[in-house]
Amino acid sequence: MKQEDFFKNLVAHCKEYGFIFPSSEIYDGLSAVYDYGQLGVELKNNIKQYWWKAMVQYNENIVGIDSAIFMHPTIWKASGHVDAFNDPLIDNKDSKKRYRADVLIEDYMAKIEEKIAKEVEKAKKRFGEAFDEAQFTSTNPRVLKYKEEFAEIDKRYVKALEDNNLADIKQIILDLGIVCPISGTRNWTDVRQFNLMFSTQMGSVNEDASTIYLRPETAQGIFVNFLNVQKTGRMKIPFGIAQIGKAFRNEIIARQFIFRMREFEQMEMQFFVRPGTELEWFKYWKEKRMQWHKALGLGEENYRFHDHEKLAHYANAATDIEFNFPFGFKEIEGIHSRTDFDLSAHQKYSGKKLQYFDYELNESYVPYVIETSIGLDRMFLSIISKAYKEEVLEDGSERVVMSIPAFLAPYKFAILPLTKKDGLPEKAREIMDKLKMQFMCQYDEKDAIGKRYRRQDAIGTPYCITIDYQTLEDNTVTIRERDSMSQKRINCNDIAAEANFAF
RNA sequence: GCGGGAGUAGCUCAUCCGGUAGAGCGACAGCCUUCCAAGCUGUAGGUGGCGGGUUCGAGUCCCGUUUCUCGCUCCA
Repeated sequence: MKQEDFFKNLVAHCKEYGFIFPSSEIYDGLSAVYDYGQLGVELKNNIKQYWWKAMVQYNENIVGIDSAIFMHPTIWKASGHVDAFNDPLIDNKDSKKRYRADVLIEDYMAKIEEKIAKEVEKAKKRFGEAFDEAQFTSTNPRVLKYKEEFAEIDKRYVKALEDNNLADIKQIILDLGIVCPISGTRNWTDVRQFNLMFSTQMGSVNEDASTIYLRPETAQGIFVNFLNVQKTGRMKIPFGIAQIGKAFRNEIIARQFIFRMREFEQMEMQFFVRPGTELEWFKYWKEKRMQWHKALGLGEENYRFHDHEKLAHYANAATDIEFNFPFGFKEIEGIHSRTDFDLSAHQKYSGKKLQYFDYELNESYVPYVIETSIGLDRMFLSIISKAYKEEVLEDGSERVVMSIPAFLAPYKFAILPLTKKDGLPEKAREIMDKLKMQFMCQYDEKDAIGKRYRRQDAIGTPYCITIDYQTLEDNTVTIRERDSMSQKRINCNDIAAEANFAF
């Protein structure tokens, strides 16, 4: 099957069986937003729990928090999100190419500077030893003209940026006669603003309301609580703070199902270390996180590292763990050495000291940070895309099976009375009532037994428990395993032990 | 944002040159059935994405709009 068809089938399957629905579907949908259905939410919760246990429960020096999505607006100034991600964009209608309007203007200004430099170069040759650059650039009429032009553009451009005057930015491009390098035309669209962050109002009275942002990453909620957690939890460096939560980004193009959504969920851990040791810890977490992924059993060949050449404004080392999605290897988790960028920035903007007193060194410092940040939705997608299989069985019949790792599966057991009479349903209910206190179970008595097995295969239930007439006599049931379809007879009381989920 | 494709039942899709919309699967109720789908009976479910135009008559032709999707641009 072609990858494209496979992916299409997977998406259709997710909708049909209640894993993922397009948002607001009865109103024609909402671009790049999805809802998790009754099965999706179970799988998602199980993934969260799996991660939380690996990070928080199994590491004595890591604790978790749940910070609010709303935060003080200055936080996003400090983090660099306000300034770094609001680019004015413009399209050339002929070449269909998109540019950053500010870059176009800055390139043009750079050209003027080049011209000045060339004049100086020429003059240098002409005057030789006697050349006085300062005098030349302040008197030569051609240079003066360039300088004047430069200053004029600069003044107007800076003002336009400050006022966020998109119309004037376009006008500058038109006035300067800037052409598209590809088409060579001046056929430009209006300048539009790209904003990474969603903004909203806080304050019920309009006039008093102030703009606040929906967080574009959960990390900042950890950083601003660094001291709270450190002091109240008596945490000693190195230690980590973990968090699972929603984040929001206004993607220019959001696509590929739940891979890139405008509203998504992150599982992040910020690990605070002594300055100078950050690259050791970076290496530690890089390996540790990769092991975690590989332990899931989706196939080790489906993971690889992708080290960053170009680093973000806050990092001094960064790598991605990439997963082999149906549309190729893409980032599923990022591990970043964020230096002391965030804590220092918050220290500066808040005026509060965000430092740690290290008794071993007998000194205070701003800790360095290693971040592990995994996309929960991407994790979800990686699991279902490897779990989804369309199989042809030996007898030529077909089945769709979701080989979700048993401990993550939405339902652990399906309870199936072989027929729905002669007391079998009653016995089945009895077993169901016991198991459901501990496991998510589904009861089904409709249709032939084979059909019910297939239904459970399609939603990834690892074990089917079938109650027959023998059950009434000796309290044994048939347990049927999803992937192998093998069956065996066991005592009712051994069901949980037999399934033996690798939690 | 630009360009291509598409929106008909819960799902997958038909409906030929314009004549009051159909199948398979699925769902539900019942029958039959002692362990791997497609046995029988019945039922529910559609203002054909939305708006307008042409026509005696539009799911079908035309225009607009919206949503999805693929490619390009962008991606901390």
